[in-house]
Amino acid sequence: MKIYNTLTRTKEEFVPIDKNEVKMYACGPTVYDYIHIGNARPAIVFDIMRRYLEYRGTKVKFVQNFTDIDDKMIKRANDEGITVKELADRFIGEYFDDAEALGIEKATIHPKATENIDAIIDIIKHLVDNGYAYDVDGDVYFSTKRFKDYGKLSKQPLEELEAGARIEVGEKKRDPMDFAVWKKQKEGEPAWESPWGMGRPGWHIECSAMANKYLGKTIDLHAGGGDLIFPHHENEIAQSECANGCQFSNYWMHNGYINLDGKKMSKSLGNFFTVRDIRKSYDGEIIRFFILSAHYRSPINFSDALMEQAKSAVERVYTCIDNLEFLLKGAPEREFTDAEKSLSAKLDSFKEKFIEAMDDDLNTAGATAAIFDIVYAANTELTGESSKAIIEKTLGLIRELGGVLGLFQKQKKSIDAEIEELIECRNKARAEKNWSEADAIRDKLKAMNIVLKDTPTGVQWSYAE
RNA sequence: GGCGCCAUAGCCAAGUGGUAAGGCAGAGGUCUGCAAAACCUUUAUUCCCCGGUUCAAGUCCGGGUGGCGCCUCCA
Repeated sequence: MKIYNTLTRTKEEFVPIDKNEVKMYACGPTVYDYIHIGNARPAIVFDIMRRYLEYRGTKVKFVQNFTDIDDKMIKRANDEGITVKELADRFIGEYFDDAEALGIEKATIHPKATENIDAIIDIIKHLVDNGYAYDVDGDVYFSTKRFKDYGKLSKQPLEELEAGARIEVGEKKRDPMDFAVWKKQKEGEPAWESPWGMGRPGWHIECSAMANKYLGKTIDLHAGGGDLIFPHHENEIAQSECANGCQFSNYWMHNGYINLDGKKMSKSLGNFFTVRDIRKSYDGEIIRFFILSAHYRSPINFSDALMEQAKSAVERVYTCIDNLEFLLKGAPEREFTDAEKSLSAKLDSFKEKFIEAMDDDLNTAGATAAIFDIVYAANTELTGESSKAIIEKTLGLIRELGGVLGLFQKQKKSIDAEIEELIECRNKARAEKNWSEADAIRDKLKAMNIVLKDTPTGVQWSYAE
């Protein structure tokens, strides 16, 4: 499989260090609030990367952290009158609630910064001891000038970066480009003991520490949103490579932004929608499909109209699944006919198309097109006469490929006896051409959220929404 | 100023130099007691503009135009 590596700015064949287990790390959310749809994109995209690698037969050790201590956490906790830990616990819970709705599987490990203070202190100590970081009165800064490759990810020469660098009031760094790895405790802030006194970790250092602790010195893949390239990922590289003396991550993947009216959605601009809010109108699966409808590196615009499009598209697939499950009940068990053999071959080619698309830098839009090809083939070629085996193969493939994308896995709930009886009554009424009675029953079922379809092979039902 | 991305139908979107996937919406039709779903046909002689390379360019090169992003916390 090929992926676009931000480090080299080219599409490269993805070759993990250990063929049997890919080690990947993705930067997770700072848990001070609900996530917005823009935060959901990397979560979904890299969940698919992980699923796809697993689908192709590689184990994946996937680490995604929670940043549960930083300025925003402290401020928010103070505003709410609760502890930072209480705030973190709450929004980690809310994160998993949203993630589950979006079909995001849990990572192998979800470490928290506050539970890895020892590892963080270890790496800082190492950096200080080797002259890469320095202590100024309880604050510890990383010295960017000591790392000659600084800027290799963002492709920015240090001088250029320096020109735009800012120093916050109260910072004691020696150079504008230096950044904090340990922050001295201020009044009322949570703090941990360290060789430099009471304090807390800077943002960038936690990822370096946890990636190293859970995955090792050199990892295969590091992923995150494009806005993390600089400074977050650049700083992670500096810290990790200075501490470990070897390459930090062989591949870097970055997703594009979600825009609102063409402008980047961001918390600071306030032009964002939370996943929780969107979920009131659209199922998580629709949100997921919407995000997968474009390539992960392209920007996508969020709008209600586009969500409606996504919704219709998802429904098309589920309708097909419904129809196939219905056909399956009466399908004859026999060998493939010639036509079915050719359909079977066509299905194989769609699967190949799917894999080719995914192999090409996770082209999910191309991959979903392959699923729609299957839907079209099923709709046009499968009938009440089709063999059980060919229907099962078609249905199985939709579920299989859908599963790789985390889509189309819903099972229809079984129908209860009362409803079944109503459908029977309506069938009888229809047989007697008692249309008013039949329509009355249909209306009654509709009120119960059951929608009927009369097909040449019998009556199908489905849930309205 | 530095670094980078994007421009394909009404909307969304894929596209390895070989003659424009897929989805949504629209129109007409088939099926149907009606409905729903599905199916069929239809909607880009052309991929922002201008040059160039080539037998062949949406795809490569150069130059425009327009939009967006990072360089400060941000996914």
